[in-house]
Amino acid sequence: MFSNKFIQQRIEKADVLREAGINPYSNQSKRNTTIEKFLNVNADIEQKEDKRDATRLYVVSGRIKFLRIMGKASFVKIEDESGMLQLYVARDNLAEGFYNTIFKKNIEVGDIIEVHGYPFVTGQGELSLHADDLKILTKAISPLPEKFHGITDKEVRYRKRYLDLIMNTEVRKTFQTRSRVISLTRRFFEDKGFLEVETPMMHPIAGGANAKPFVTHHNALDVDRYLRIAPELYLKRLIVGGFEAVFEINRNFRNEGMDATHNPEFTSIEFYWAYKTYKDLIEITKEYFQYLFEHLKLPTLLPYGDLKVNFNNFQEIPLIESLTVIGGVPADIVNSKEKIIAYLKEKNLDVNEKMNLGQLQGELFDEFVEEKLIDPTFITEYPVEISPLARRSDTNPEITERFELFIAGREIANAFSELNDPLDQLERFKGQMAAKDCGDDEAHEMDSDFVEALSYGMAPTAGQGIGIDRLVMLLTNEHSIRDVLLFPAMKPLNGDLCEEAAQEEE
RNA sequence: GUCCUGUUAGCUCAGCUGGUAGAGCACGUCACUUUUAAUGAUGUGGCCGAUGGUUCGAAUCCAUCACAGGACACCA
Repeated sequence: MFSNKFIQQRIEKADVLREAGINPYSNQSKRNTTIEKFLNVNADIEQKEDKRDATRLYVVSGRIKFLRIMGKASFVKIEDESGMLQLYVARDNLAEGFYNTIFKKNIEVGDIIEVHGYPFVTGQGELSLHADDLKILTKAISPLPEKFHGITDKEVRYRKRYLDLIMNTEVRKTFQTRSRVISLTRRFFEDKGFLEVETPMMHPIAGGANAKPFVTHHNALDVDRYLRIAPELYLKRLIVGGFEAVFEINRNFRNEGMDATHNPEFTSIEFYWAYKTYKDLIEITKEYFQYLFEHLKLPTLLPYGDLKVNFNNFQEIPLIESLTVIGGVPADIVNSKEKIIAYLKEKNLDVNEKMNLGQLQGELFDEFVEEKLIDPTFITEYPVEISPLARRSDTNPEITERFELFIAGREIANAFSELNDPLDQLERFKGQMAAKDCGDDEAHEMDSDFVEALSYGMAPTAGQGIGIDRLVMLLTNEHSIRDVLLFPAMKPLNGDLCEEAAQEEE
């Protein structure tokens, strides 16, 4: 495993350290400040100081990122989580022989060290630490990638994320932002009185969305379980139970394709709010974004790739209206199945002629409108045919009380007033079962336990899901979901393993 | 699932219409006590993603496979 000659060299250096009585994996860390604090506290030191200030003595630690050995003195840059610090390491300030036999020969870039010393400013004006004692905490036996270009190969960055994090500080920032987004989201809903809950990740029936699930087996009960594709049906059971505002931030799993916006496991927040409608959700969503932008200190004119997204410009438009106003679809065709099919064919697009009107309207939307929705836009009044879990409008039974929020041409949230009529829900499940019998392997399973729950009465409720990964992509100006997931799904590297697995399946 | 592109030293990359492999950084040795991708000298370093084929000869051409990136399809 460690046959590489650079690694062998470094292993030998670790052995030399051991022979000199130095533990290359010591845990005797005496660090008493972080680099960020060190730099802040000592920012008042302006001129070059040669004299040691007995009141300012620090112990800092970090990984060596740069090493410039210049004869009897060296400059070392070490990095901890908070920042980068330059050390000045001179032979005559260290114990006899240490500089030449230990430091110069056996400590190198990548190693984690601890340094004792005092602050001073170099001739070039950089606040640094003048070292009077130095020891190795952890020997790195694998060399780091090249210091200037770092590591750019995306495959290596994803497979060895730790290397990516060591080499690319902006990647660390992305994941710090992700953590902040999740933390702020939690706080926002808690402050509104929502209760955070945890519902099962292993479901007897994969429900709450139409997607292919991952299957596993529970030995003790000898039953198959499905990794959840959505928490929806469990959260609604909690509303039936009397909780009036609940949310869950957690992973969903879908056994489908992967691309720049899809990973087999992804994070969403779903929240359900009794005695509210989708209109209330529009308002809380605007408030939520305002809250995020304030606390993340983001500009409301947010750059995203070549785009500028104006978060002061929330729009709201019914789906049918968006087709003509934004999509440029002729107004006289949007309510006719035949005319839509003809229109799509005219545009050289594949058309499934078995689709119903609502599905075709959805097609028109996907084709001509979605990518044009740059500023945040609530698309409302979805056709009932493509909204099986949403409550019908009281004034127009063809449409539902639903919206999806689009930003930068991408769906960010999906929300609706919930269907709470148990008989209607039972009929819709039956319809899904029929579709399944006809070969639709993504049709919803019958969940009679859920229908029974509804039969006890679920208060009028509005619910919403927000894709956290896509939201973080937007806020961090990243364009692949893999860049906002610490460990994105990857195929195994070892080809032999794949073949063996494939043979076992046959 | 389809198409396109890529895979060469630890890292970042060259390598022309086929003639048995190059640079920078890193690493080794030497010099250097205020550098900023330090500098100067010198040296080591490769199953050219894998397997077949064409050829006197393949990193280079062809086929298949693996992995990745991108686009499309799928995912209401």
